[in-house]
Amino acid sequence: MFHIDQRSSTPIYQQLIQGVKEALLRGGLRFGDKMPSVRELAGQLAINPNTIQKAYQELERQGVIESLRGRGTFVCQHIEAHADLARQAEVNEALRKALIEAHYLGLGAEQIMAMVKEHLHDLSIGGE
Amino acid sequence: MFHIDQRSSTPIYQQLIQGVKEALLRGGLRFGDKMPSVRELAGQLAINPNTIQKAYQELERQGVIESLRGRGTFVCQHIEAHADLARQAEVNEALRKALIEAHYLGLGAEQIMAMVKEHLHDLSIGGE
DNA sequence: CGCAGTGTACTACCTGATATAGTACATATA
DNA sequence: TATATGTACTATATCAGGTAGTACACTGCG
Repeated sequence: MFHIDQRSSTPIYQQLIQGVKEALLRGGLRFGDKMPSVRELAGQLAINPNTIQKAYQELERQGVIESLRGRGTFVCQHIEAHADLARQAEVNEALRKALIEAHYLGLGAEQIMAMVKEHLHDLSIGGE
Repeated sequence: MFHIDQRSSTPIYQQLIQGVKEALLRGGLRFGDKMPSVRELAGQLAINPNTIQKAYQELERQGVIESLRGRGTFVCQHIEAHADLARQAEVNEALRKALIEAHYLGLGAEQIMAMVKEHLHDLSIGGE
């Protein structure tokens, strides 16, 4: 269901978080869908259940999914944008860093804007 | 000279790399400038010299600065864009992640584009 | 030449995050 | 009750980041 690179330096639980978010944007997951259980996904991906749980907990903290003991884990019906100031600053900083790196790769403003547009389209991110 | 947050989870040497690149874009550092010596900067920032050296080595690997044994470390005269494919992929992925996070903060495409433009202007990144 | 300042290299060690392993408990559903 | 689920907890191993200390090589200058 998700692609995990064991050799990657980025933690598995973060790869999983990223994968869920991308799947949601791309349509592979829809609002209300039931997620695989912690143990099931752990079996599929050959990963320790604790690692799955960690990813699920973080996704729940961010309001993307919802866990119900005894029932399962589900994608939230309405993903509300929670205006977390600290998180906003983080994202802003990450964006800034990416743009600086893009510049040091020799890309100009126009090329960078084109890349951004392409990503937004690819992720089906439209107007508000 | 640079602002380091000891409590940040991002490694000190990466903060330093980021700081040098930003200083260069903003004009705080100019091509040919002499960087503080490893020991001097370590003293100023109350950081181990090895950490400074690690940052300098990475900056040299990226072609931003140049170290001359016995003389010092200098900002390169001409920062050449080296088309490192692996690095390109990294930057592309970092940009993608940042955009996904921005979307989950509730930002629409227009707002994101506005943020990008603001950053590019703030960093004086123009056309090629 | 001798000396100070510089970059560089290396080993050893500590800490925290990551991931795994195992166990146990709570709750919902059939 | 039985099963599947989420949840919690301890213990362990590994690795990256950072620190500490030492040593060596080179440059520039008196």
